[in-house]
Amino acid sequence: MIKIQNRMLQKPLLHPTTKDLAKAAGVSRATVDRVLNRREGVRKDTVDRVNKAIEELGFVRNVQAANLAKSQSYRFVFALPKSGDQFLQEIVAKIEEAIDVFAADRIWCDVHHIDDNDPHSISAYLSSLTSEDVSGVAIMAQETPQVRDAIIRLKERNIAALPFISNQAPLNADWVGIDNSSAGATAALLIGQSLRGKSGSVVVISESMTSRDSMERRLGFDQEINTHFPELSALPSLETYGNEERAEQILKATLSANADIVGIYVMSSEARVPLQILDTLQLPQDLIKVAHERTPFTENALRDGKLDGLVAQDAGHLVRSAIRRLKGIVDKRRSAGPQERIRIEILLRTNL
Amino acid sequence: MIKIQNRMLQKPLLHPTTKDLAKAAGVSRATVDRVLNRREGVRKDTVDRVNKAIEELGFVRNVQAANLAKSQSYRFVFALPKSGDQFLQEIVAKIEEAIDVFAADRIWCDVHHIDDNDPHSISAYLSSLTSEDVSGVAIMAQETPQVRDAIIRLKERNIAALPFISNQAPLNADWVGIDNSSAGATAALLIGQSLRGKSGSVVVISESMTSRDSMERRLGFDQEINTHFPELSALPSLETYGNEERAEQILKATLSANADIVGIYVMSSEARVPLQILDTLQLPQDLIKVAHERTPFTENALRDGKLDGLVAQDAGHLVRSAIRRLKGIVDKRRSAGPQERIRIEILLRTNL
DNA sequence: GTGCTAATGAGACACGTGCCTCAAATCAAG
DNA sequence: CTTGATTTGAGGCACGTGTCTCATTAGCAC
Repeated sequence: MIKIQNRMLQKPLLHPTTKDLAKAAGVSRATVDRVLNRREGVRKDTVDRVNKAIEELGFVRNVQAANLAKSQSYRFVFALPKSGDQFLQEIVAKIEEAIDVFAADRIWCDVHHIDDNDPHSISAYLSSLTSEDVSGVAIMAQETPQVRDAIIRLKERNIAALPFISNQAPLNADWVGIDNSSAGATAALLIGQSLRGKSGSVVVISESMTSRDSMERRLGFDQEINTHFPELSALPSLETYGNEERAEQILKATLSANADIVGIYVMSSEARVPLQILDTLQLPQDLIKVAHERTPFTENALRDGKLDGLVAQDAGHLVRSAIRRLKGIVDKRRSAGPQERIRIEILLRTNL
Repeated sequence: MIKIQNRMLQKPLLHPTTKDLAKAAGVSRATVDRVLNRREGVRKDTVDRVNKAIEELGFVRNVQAANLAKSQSYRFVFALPKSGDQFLQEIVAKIEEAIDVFAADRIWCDVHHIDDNDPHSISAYLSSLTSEDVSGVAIMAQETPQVRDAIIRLKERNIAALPFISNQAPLNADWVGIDNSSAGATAALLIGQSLRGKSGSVVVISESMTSRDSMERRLGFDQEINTHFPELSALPSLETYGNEERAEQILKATLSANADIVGIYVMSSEARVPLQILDTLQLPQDLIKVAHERTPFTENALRDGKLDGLVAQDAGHLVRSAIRRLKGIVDKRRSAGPQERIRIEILLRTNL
């Protein structure tokens, strides 16, 4: 912590510069620069002397001046799927908001939509990027070998790559998104807690179970149900494949086949279609319904009591966090403070 | 949104400078400077010409260079209460984390503890600040006339002032913290939902009901209970005055006087003492307990099942948001994008 | 000592903006 | 037209750092 009292000391030097550093270490500014920017050809004890001076003076490099000198600026791209509904729209909207806010920091963002049905198209796009054009990419895409390779190659070309919302798990701890297993568990807890001992079965609706995100959510959901709510049983996942008719069909079938349904978990990020279908069906009033992500639709559903809880990740925070993280990677900040973890939000009627 | 295609246009000028602006507007750099910094003595049509050029070129002032030129740096103080328990400690810890992170942006933070029992001491402290020493203050203090006046005087002296966590309500819409009425309502909803129709009364424990924050929480809590959970009745607030013995006394008395207690709401930000006392008493197992704020203690209580839910505001976000907001005020950014609203977090066992 | 290499110093220029001074141009009123 | 005020231009210096070049020094082996 910087104390105001420091000003009273002998050599206060509120903001020491490289010049002060040079004087204190008894070297020239050129050498200070060599140490600061880890250039070759400096004897170890000289390096130590400079580092000691840095410590003692509490020198902090003026990044603004440094960026100015390097005329550094950042150009980031969000690579997002082409298809998608309201959640994706929220993300895009937040990116556009962020563009204005971050412009002051010389950060420029762009959105690029990739055909998520074609694994080749994304890797082709990523391969086309030059470090001249782009300093970093936030990638929202399902985990495939192609994408993994493309990400590795991006890094080789000195372009920051950051899995975004959709995790590329074992590849990198560095990503922005929530822990989907906990998210699933949270949905389960919400349902279980609201049912308070009532027994029955719970419907789980998903778009597809092939993605890592879906599997993790399902895993977390089941584990929580099995461990803490033995009176509930989770039915096999219904996969809609993004097809509205199919969704209606399988939902109707499941509901009529199971008379003891007490809860519904809409697991996919895009909840509008399943919820709209559910709305047309005749369901018991006290059914507990939980979905993911805050969108205009789910928000209204929550307000109207058509939904009991939402497990969400804040779109604005996701976007801003991704941008800051990308900047951190480019700046090679090691100790950029705590990783700004994206929290799993629980949204009820009262805390919208 | 900035499109990459712009590069292909006639005059791409990725990052136009004031020089480019001058050329485009057909004026000198001096005039551009006069317009940008709203100095006197420029004819209106000249101003318009420059502004038009700004629009057309998409000029964004390089704040880094500007700050460098002004050798601008920011010195913020967090004025926090002296007394306090784990929540306050969390805040202080997050401030210390933030100090490292924001140092790169020439932002220096300090913590100053004020005697919260003496309304004069805080106003005395605030009055002692000079715009030389300090560019902004985040103030966590109960709303009193003295504090209100001190804040107004701070602004007159060109020091940014920002109510922090504790709101100074009608004075200023600009503050950092949660909507306490919604926070209270959320606690009520959590309790009500988990009780699912069970009837009985709910104990409300507070440190003191004199602060605006407490009153708002209580109001929100009651409203939610009355509107949506008529089977529950909220008992009058128990005020501990931060006194452990008194707390134990009144808690025991209330618990023995009311046999139908089904829930407990610890309303104060510091939940440790009340919860520890509750732990020593013999309470029914299925009592629902909800408290505020995430601290090491409440976190463990949640994990151990000694607590069913937490209504919290993220300490790290509070701090970072306050710093960014203060910077925004100093920079006189009007359109700093959306106000980064502090969300009311619901924490359950699964989303810690 | 000589010669060679590695290490260091001295200095200059650039980055984009703020802020200053002084001169020149423009304008309005008489 | 002149006069005086208002508006604009030209230019320079500063901010702190990065990145060159070239000269100088220190250290080492022989």
